Amino acid sequence: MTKQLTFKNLPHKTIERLSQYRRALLLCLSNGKTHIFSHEIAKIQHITSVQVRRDLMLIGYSGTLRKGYNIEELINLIGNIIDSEEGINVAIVGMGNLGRALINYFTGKRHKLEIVAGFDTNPDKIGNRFSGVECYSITELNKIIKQKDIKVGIITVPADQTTETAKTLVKAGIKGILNYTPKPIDVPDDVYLEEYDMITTLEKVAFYVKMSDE
Amino acid sequence: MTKQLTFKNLPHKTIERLSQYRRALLLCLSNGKTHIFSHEIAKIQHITSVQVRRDLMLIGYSGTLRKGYNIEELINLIGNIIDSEEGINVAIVGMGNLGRALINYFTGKRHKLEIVAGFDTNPDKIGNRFSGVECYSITELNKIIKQKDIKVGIITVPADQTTETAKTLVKAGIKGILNYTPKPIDVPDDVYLEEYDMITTLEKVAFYVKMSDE
DNA sequence: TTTGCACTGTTATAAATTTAACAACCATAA
DNA sequence: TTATGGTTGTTAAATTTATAACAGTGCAAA
Ligand SMILES: NC(=O)c1ccc[n+]([C@@H]2O[C@H](COP(=O)([O-])OP(=O)(O)OC[C@H]3O[C@@H](n4cnc5c(N)ncnc54)[C@H](O)[C@@H]3O)[C@@H](O)[C@H]2O)c1
Ligand SMILES: NC(=O)c1ccc[n+]([C@@H]2O[C@H](COP(=O)([O-])OP(=O)(O)OC[C@H]3O[C@@H](n4cnc5c(N)ncnc54)[C@H](O)[C@@H]3O)[C@@H](O)[C@H]2O)c1
Repeated sequence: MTKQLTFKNLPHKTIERLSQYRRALLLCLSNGKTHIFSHEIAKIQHITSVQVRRDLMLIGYSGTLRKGYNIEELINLIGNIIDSEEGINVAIVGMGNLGRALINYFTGKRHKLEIVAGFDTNPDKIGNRFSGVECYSITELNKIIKQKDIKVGIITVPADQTTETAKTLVKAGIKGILNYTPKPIDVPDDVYLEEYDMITTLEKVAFYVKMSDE
Repeated sequence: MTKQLTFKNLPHKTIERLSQYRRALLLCLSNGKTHIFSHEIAKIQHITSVQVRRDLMLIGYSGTLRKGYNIEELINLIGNIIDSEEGINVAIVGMGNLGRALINYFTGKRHKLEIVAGFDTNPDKIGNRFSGVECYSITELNKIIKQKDIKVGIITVPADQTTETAKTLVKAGIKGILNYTPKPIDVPDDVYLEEYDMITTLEKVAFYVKMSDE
């Protein structure tokens, strides 16, 4: 009897790396490569080959000795683990500079994850399409979220609109939020939240640059 | 004799949180608040109050019992630690959708960290200003980096230009890079690197949303 | 004045994550 | 045929990070 792999308790960091591995593997595949060694993946991701092998062990994937890992197989396996079979629909609230940049970047990149609606308050934006994504009025949010079975929301509204936007999304039944505004939000326990602020990252870079000077 | 605090070996995570604390504290200060408790900071950042107190202990800050921490003092102390005294100049390469969104967001937000130049290859962009930041030709990169003493570079060029852009920045003597393209780069050991891809974050959110369903 | 309460600061412990160590494997070359 | 080298898979150890436990403190209410 083989060990049951549930993937439920994969380390959070491993989940992140699986996404990164897939991104790298897709690129390799498009370059005509069919197999790859753990140390090659490691080099791309700036980590050690042990870590790569350990992650792959955790998801139960075995490579071929001396040939490495089959890129296509591995991409598919990672997909089986991190993607949702039926796909997950995403909405983005705030079709400003950042929102449009994200839509333009993301759209069409992943099969099982799709931005299917944008929302804004600005009448000039409502009714238009941006990189193929239709922009609706914020007043229709609740309706559209349910209609299109949207599970994840990305927040890119002005900072002072963040709290209200988060509330609206939660009330509409969203299950995951990615908040790009610099205003942290509160969500119920059953909503998964990630927040990102570029300033923190930039300050971190600046800190270690300063340190290396001293 | 008091313990010498060097800040050189603060945990990486603490550095990130200090930046986040400051962001939150600045907001509180602008709302007229003068003091704050560890559990209040913790709530904002979705962490525990122990962690906040531990971080502040590491930087040697003491609050007033039953009154909490003096917000202004703490902001200044965090600044003394993570900011560079003389300030650090930043350049952004690729003045497209994302690059302009980042500039517009960041400019004027921090005293000791300033985006002082943008670079692009598109003649329509070169010579213009975006949110006050002048866009130069990529051919002038080396000269301007040295002239303006730029230490950190942000990369927001198309993915297939990433490697070349990174090389150019490194050759110009940059000490830190923040790469927003989905193409990982290699840098020498003395250059500090951070990479961020929104797809990884979004896939992580989607994964945990899927998991909560099962 | 005294007691309890709500904080802080710090040390001890636990959990998460990374790295090291090494056996097993097998293609290739001697 | 036999050693060699380079790779995987896995367990063990180390490191990093977060949490728990608790003593110390001083305000406020009794
Ligand atoms: N995390 C990061 O790295 C990062 C980078 C840049 C910007 N930001 C933040 O992202 C947010 C957006 O930045 P931007 O440059 O795109 O700003 P922007 O002003 O260009 O866009 C904001 C958009 O939100 C719309 N909007 C306003 N109120 C709304 C509401 N209540 N509901 C729905 N839509 C609403 C506006 O009409 C506009 O289209 C800001 O909060 C900014 O601070 C974050
Ligand atoms: N990390 C993220 O979350 C995220 C989000 C969105 C986009 N992106 C990535 O960021 C990058 C930029 O995205 P965008 O939407 O702004 O694209 P864009 O096409 O709008 O902008 C790219 C800019 O780079 C300029 N450019 C091209 N080649 C150059 C070179 N060699 N040197 C200097 N400038 C050059 C172009 O003229 C253009 O102005 C892309 O790689 C994209 O994949 C990342």
